[in-house]
Amino acid sequence: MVVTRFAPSPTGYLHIGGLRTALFNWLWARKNGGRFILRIEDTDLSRNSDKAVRAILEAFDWVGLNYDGEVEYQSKRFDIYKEYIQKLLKEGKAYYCYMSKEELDALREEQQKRGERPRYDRRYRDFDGEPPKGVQPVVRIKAPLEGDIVFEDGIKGTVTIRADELDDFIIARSDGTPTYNFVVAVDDALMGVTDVIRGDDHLYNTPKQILVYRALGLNIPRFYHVPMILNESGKKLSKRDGAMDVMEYKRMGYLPEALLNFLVRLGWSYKDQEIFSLEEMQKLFDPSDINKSASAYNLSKLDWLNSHYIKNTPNQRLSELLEDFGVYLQSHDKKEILLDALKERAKTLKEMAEMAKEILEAPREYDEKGMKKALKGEWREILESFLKSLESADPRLPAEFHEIIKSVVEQKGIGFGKIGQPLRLALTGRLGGPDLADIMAVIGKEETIQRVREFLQRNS
RNA sequence: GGCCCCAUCGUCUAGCGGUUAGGACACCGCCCUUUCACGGCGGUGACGGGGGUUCGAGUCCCCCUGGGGUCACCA
Repeated sequence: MVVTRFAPSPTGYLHIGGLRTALFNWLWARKNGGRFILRIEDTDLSRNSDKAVRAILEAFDWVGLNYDGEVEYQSKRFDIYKEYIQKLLKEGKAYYCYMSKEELDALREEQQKRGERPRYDRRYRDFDGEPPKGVQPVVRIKAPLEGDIVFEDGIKGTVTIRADELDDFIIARSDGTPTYNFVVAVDDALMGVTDVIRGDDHLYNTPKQILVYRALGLNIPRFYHVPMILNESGKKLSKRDGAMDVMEYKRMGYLPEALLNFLVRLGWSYKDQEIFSLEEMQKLFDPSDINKSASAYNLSKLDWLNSHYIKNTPNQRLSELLEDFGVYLQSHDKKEILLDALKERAKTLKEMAEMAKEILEAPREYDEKGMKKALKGEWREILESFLKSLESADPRLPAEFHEIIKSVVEQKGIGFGKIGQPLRLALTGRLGGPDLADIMAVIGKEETIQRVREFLQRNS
């Protein structure tokens, strides 16, 4: 049984790096028919926020990642941690340290001045005298004094850390609350986690956690340390890069399947394949195929994926999604024509909504450059004769509107562009956009006539 | 700074001693077309540098350079 977990600390929104890590864990668990646990790492009571937890859950919900069982909160498990800390204390594998924060800071400063690596000097490791009065001690674990900590990382390979790089790190603060490296190991073991896939900024926590596993006699999971995601200029991702919040992608009009597809290909690949459904990802993903080097994201690839998924999304779902962007098509009788025309050329839902509005709403102004380009020669006569033909017919379908344009073209002996360009300006105010016949079918005969008349009037 | 990790087109990547170094995004050109897109075809473009090992290195080793991570009573 494979058990994975995603264990964010609730200090802000879920960002795309976190989402990718979650996705990797989720895929691996699902692929193996295992369990995927969501655990909130909130042992530092002063930094938690419910809002952050809700933001994470909201993002999970949006992209469709589900987790097994209830969300685990470490803040609710302090009794368990306390028990294990007592156990280590009793067995002499951990000890109370009465050094105050101030003393520690002073020591560190001194060490740094001497050009040494700042570290705790283990002064209370074998202390058996009278503890100083009025000091609430922390609990430190006894790290080995010599030798190496070695573990096999599924991505990085064999990782060796010399014991003298490790401190007797703190496992319980002076207020009694346990610290990260301790609770992570305890929880991963107690929850039966078999595979830990996480950012490689945790690589150095791993030997510390291994010390905890060993001291407690718990099973050590397999580790996969995933390289970071860099911003578009190859630098570390920071809040300044914008669009860090996963939900921001929803607001920008990206489909969750596009985002997931984009993220899964950051650091992982399968042959030359670019498009992966969730099912394909599950079938093909293996964390040991993840790259060793960091990868920078580029939005244009996301755009491409998004437009691909938009093209392949049923119109019903598109029209539902478009409502978030202020376009309501559910009861529009020509919505199929409109959606079919738009989904071919939109990169995002937001863009699609804007294009829809351009068609659905009469233009308030006409593109100047377009006017210069298109309003040449006989354009007025052409539009007038188009109006005449249109008024005497009763077109409903795009093909029928097309016939009318065609009749004018033939009657006048002109090219399609001679009528198409001015007509475009009259209908939508600009030169780009879907097929004219589609546009006219969507807005209907009367609205078409009205817009052309308005156009002629305003440009007389 | 100490310790550690990483290094193929601008970007994401394939490559696991012998390849004209492949694909994708982006970019450019052509075709399609009433326009803008889509689509099709084609093109520009990479093994960071230096030493080895080998008959033969993008692939293995070392050094340099560059990037990153980490050194908390944060997670």
